[in-house]
Amino acid sequence: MKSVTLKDVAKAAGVSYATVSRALSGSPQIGSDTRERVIKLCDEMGYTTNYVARSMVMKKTDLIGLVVPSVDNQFMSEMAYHAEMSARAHGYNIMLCNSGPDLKREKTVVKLLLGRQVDGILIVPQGPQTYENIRAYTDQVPTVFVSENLRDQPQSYVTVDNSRGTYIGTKYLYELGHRDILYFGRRRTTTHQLRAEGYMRACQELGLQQRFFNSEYSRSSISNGYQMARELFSRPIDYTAIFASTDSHALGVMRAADELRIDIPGHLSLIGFDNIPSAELPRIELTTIEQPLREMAVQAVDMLRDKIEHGTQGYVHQILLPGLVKRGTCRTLD
Amino acid sequence: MKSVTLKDVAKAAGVSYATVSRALSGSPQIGSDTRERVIKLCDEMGYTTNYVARSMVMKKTDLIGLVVPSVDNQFMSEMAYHAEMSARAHGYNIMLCNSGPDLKREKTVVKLLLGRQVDGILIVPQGPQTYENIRAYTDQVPTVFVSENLRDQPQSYVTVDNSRGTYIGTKYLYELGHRDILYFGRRRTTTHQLRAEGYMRACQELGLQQRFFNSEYSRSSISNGYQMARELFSRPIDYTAIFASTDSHALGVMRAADELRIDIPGHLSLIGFDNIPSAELPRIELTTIEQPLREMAVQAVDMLRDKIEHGTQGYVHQILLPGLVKRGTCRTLD
DNA sequence: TGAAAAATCGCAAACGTTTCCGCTTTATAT
DNA sequence: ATATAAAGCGGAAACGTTTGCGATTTTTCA
Repeated sequence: MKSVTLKDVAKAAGVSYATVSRALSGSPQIGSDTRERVIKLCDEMGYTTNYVARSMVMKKTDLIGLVVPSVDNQFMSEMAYHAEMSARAHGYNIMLCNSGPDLKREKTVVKLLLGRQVDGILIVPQGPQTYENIRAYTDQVPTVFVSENLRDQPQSYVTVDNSRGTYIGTKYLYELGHRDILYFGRRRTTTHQLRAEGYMRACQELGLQQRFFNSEYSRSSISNGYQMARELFSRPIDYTAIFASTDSHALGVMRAADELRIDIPGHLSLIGFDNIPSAELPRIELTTIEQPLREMAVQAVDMLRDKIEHGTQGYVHQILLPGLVKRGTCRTLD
Repeated sequence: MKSVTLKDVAKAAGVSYATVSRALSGSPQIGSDTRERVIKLCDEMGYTTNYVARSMVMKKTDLIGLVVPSVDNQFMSEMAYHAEMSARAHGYNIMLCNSGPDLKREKTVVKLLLGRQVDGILIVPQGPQTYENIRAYTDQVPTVFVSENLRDQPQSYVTVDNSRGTYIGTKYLYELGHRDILYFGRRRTTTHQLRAEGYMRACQELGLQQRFFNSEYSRSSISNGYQMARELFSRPIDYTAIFASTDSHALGVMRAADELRIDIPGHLSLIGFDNIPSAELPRIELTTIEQPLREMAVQAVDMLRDKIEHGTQGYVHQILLPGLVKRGTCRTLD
């Protein structure tokens, strides 16, 4: 288990260990013949540089902390995937932390990451409170928020234009002939306020009546969407389409509708938001609004790298455009 | 960005920094009054111990490397979730690496983790070649393999009894009245050899004819399953049930069947393997064999911790039991 | 050929901790 | 009261690396 160090290689090569270090790091102040010899020896002896010792003196760990509410969630696991790939391509490694379920844990996790001396933090907030929750730490280490819109807070974040997403979604339903569209789901977090706003704006422009349905303590899960939908369907259905604030909620609606033999899209059209992988499954074929997840992740690590490597001081709000993914849960009305 | 160190606190408290260290670490050789005073001061000054410096001297990073082919995969993201939770509960943090798509990258990633001085490695292999691929490193750091059955290789791993899974699955189909069961999918990796074996064993016991369908270069994805299924369905269907080697494959079969108006479960029963989250979605309701994912992850980190903390030298093969999850894609035949 | 310039390399400090060892002070027992 | 033990604390080494600086050697150019 004992690993070979610089000193070992130095002794074997008959040079000082400073020389070995320089040989590996590509320093110009070293002879090309000794460099070759040393590098060959490093190979033979199986030397690998000890990153923790190196971080010690370099004051840089090449580590990025990634904190997400929970990776077992298609949205965040895709996020994590692209973030890790992009980070590693630039020489960084990812330290993964689940911050769920409460704010206390989120704070703990961020503090922990600080102790680990990460060069930067990429965080998918639990909600709008996250900003305040970890504010004490965001000036100690470069941080960028992902997915949640922080409005005009002085912090870098990358998100999608949620408002525009619901806007184009309801416009699409309108073009299909729908005039009674129900907005279903969460409205409390900033993200969901914006989504609701997009719906409202479209309704105003198109002269549609705004109709909402949600419960106070809604979480974005299938089972929660299902429960809400059961309640919704216990009343008369005087609308032709549902705009679910989330794909998970949409799937919950679908389950409830199937149970009650409400035909989707026959009797009721359904559109979601997020385009999680489940949305394109056979039999599901959920029409939805897509978040450019990969691009969000890549942009986020780029922004973070910029802060880390160039010490960029300001903040930037990057808002990407959502897209409409037409599948099978919306039908034309005539 | 300058953080406060032990030395800073020591100066403020008027003690040596050894004393501060002892106060924090709960060493007995320190007065309780000074301890209190120092701890209070640490709080006020916002001191957090620098883990990289600490790892330096402790020769222990409290870091576990988690390498998976790709986290954006429901199986592995769930794995990652439980592993991270369990690890953190015991004071470890997770360094996440995607090893896909090829073996070279897998090797690179493991080497990188070694340089990071992780205390142990948790690896979901890309396939049976992984063992050989990283063998040079597995004796340098405690390692446990997850999910892949390494047969009698001298390495610790935790997996599920794949053979038993398909065994109980085909028996279940038999009890439902099925006599012509087609085994669909991969057979090349160890895991899938075992799954095929379980099917074969059940067929022998029950006096059923063994029937296989697979293509040489099959990957476990929905689209791949779909392509294979299209080919399969271009020939006469002289079986009443399909046992798909993977839920993803099963979903591909489902897509193809839906397109060709082959009713599942009306005309054809379908059972999968893995119980990925998508399997329980509305309209999908896939009957399948469940891998106890959470338990696998927890057991894996427990095994790893044992190796790390007690220097356990041997290896253990932990094989967990799969379960049958009855849902809607299998019907009784009469 | 000789002096200055350039190239090559070693020494040692530094990064922030933990812990062994020894010194001083206080408590305990005779 | 004295000797002994125990407790509390500081000094310093160690972990493995990078890098500034000085020392030595080689090259360059007049």
